[in-house]
Amino acid sequence: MLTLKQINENKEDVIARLSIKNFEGKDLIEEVIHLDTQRKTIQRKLDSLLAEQKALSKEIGNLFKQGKTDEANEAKQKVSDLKEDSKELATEMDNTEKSISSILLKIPNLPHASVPKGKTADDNVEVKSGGTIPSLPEDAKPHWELAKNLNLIDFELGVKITGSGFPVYKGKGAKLQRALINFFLEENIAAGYSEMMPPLMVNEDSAYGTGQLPDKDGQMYHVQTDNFYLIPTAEVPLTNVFRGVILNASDFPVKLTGYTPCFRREAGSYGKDVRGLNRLHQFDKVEIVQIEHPSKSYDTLDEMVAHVEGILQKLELPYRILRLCGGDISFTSALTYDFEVFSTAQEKWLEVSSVSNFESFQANRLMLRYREEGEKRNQLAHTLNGSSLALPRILAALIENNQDETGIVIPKALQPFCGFDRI
RNA sequence: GGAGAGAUGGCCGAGUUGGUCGAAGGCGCACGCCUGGAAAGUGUGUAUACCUCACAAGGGUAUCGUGGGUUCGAAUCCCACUCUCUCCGCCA
Repeated sequence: MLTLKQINENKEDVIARLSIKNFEGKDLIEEVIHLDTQRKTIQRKLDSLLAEQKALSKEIGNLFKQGKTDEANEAKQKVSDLKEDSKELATEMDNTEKSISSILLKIPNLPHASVPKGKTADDNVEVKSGGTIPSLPEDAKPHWELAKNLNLIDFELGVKITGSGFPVYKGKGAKLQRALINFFLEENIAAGYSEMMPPLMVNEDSAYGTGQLPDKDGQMYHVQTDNFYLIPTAEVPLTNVFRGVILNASDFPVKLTGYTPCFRREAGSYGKDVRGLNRLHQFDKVEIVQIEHPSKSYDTLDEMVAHVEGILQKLELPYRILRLCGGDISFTSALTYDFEVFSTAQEKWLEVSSVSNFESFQANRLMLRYREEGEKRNQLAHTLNGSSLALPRILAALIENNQDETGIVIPKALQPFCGFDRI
């Protein structure tokens, strides 16, 4: 969430930038500033009342020791009276603070200056593309047919075991999954990321920490008996590693990668968007996360984009990179680049990665700070993350684009990881 | 799941007949002295948030797992919850 300092010091700018995200924030901003002023007034009063009580209470101890019982009892009464007042103020303070934070939770992150205006995905700006879209034979098939014919994925079996959106990978299909996971992890490790295997369920604090709650409640699977959430992305556990942590400026950049399955309820999705591997309730993804110094986070974002692009090039897939417009960018992000690969048989672009800079938005909720050498005051760090990469749509594009008369050709970079060069 | 013990500052650890305890002591860390240099020794400092304020100094408030209660006053007493450890049970 935004800090009160950000809001107080740049009110007009905050409102203007929120409007890029199509968020009408004027009223909320005004209100939160007002409440904050109120809070300060209350705290001043409350603190001085408490200070008086504290001093008197100490005095009472002394008086009793000296045997001045009458004076002590007199002071007791006085403190009791003061306490009445401070109790009221404390309640007021509490309510005001609650109102403030409930408003702050509703305000999205400020978009970066380079975020284009726009309402929908059509307004996203293509910043780069690469690879070659292959020309496929007349009878080219979409991935769900290929996967079935070649016995790589059994969607019906997944329905039987669990439900739609939970595919079963079989034989070479399963091995291809493992190969992709290893390939991605090795690429990330080679780029300086440390691997971590985090829990697949997180507690409520963690879900709040990265902003999934309260914004995306209902999109996550919730294990109610234990109040755990199944992770929708490894971003949640990996970033929460740093919840409440104070780093040294010299610790930057912190680079983590991790493979996890991801679980999403995807309520409301239907039709061709969910066909085959296009949208699943459980899918595999390798994630990259960085914690960075505020002055370097945009360079780091560029570096992460270049890194993901390099992987797509090794996979020889046709891709494009989009800068998301205000209407399509997420609640928590300041700037996001989406990667899409072209699925030739479906003739459409599929999102396979989303790389974002959250600036201090997540860090504020996480209380993730750093200490500058020689400075006393702690600052909020910047957090970034990206998929590197999400498996299902990569797999979809891979088998569609590389199909020939008798099967599927495996790209060179992947062959050492799967141990075969075609299916 | 059953029985018991415990949760204190970066770490270890005192404090639980309630009072001057944000908290002894040690370690670690930072800076200084000492030294040719280092070690040892020695001195000083070393939590977080908010308020006041210039995001200075100084001052104030809160925080000893979390939330509530008793009391003039709680790390210390009471209640609930969470977590950790030990033993038993179960188990990949």
